Amino acid sequence: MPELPEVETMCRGIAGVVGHRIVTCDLGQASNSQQRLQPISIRPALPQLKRRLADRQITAIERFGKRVCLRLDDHQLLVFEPRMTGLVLLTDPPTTEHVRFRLTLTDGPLPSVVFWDRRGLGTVQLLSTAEIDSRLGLKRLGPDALRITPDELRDRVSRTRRPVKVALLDQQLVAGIGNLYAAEILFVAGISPRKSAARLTRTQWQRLHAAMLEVLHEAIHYEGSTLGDGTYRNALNQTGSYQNHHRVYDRAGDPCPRCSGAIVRIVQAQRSTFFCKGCQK
DNA sequence: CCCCAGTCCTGCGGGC
DNA sequence: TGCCCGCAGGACTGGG
Repeated sequence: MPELPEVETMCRGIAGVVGHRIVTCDLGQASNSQQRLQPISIRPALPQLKRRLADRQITAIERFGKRVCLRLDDHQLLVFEPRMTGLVLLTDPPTTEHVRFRLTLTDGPLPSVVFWDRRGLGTVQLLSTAEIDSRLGLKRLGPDALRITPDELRDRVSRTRRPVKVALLDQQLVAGIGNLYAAEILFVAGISPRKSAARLTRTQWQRLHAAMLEVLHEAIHYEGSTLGDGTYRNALNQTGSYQNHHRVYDRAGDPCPRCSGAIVRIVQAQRSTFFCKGCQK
């Protein structure tokens, strides 16, 4: 499930498309054929999308939380939101039937950008400058987890009395953290995922901020986590390797790397949480 | 305002 | 061997 480190890796992987011009775009085979796969959410509809993308030049790649964004020369923003199983690729996708959207570029070494999504929960959106603020502005999406200051993190996340692990998943408070990295960050910070976000001490906020940067940068270094289902890949369809460095995520029953006690799994807000009762208070 | 439960979707694995 | 069901969870919606 692409979170900040995986999406950052995708963005870096497609940096080479900057300067290229868009020729056209198309839906994947599955979306317009007799296959049983449901089409994913793409806005606006294809005819308008083609008109607004034709001949536009890509000027930058930007990441907004867990979204991969292509900035265009007229300041529109093409937004890929991978959600659970989406990938942004410059190469042949894992399977042809799950290609959802293809952006054809001017000729060169990188002829197209492919959005592939097995489960189809992902979205593709072209936003006008007016829409960018309402869809990706601070009311929708909090400060990025790599840019937020320690004070900002405390001010925003301590607003809620929900468990701190659940609060870290709220993209309006801080953007980019998902279920996997919330668990890893709280383990490194030594904070129980069940503790109310409103009840963390000043020292704990400092540890949480430091752990957040440490874990996210470390995961970016290893190009993200490719879990057991093997779905996540970078722009060249290569796996990440941070899963080999996970301390608690999906390790229920394994010994804690710090105290050797058993890692436990609980459910919070209908999602799995993994932690060490001995090391996280 | 705050928070929870339900919804979307496909592929996989457990149980029988 | 095959079928059914539950589960995975990011973002959003509806309602208490």
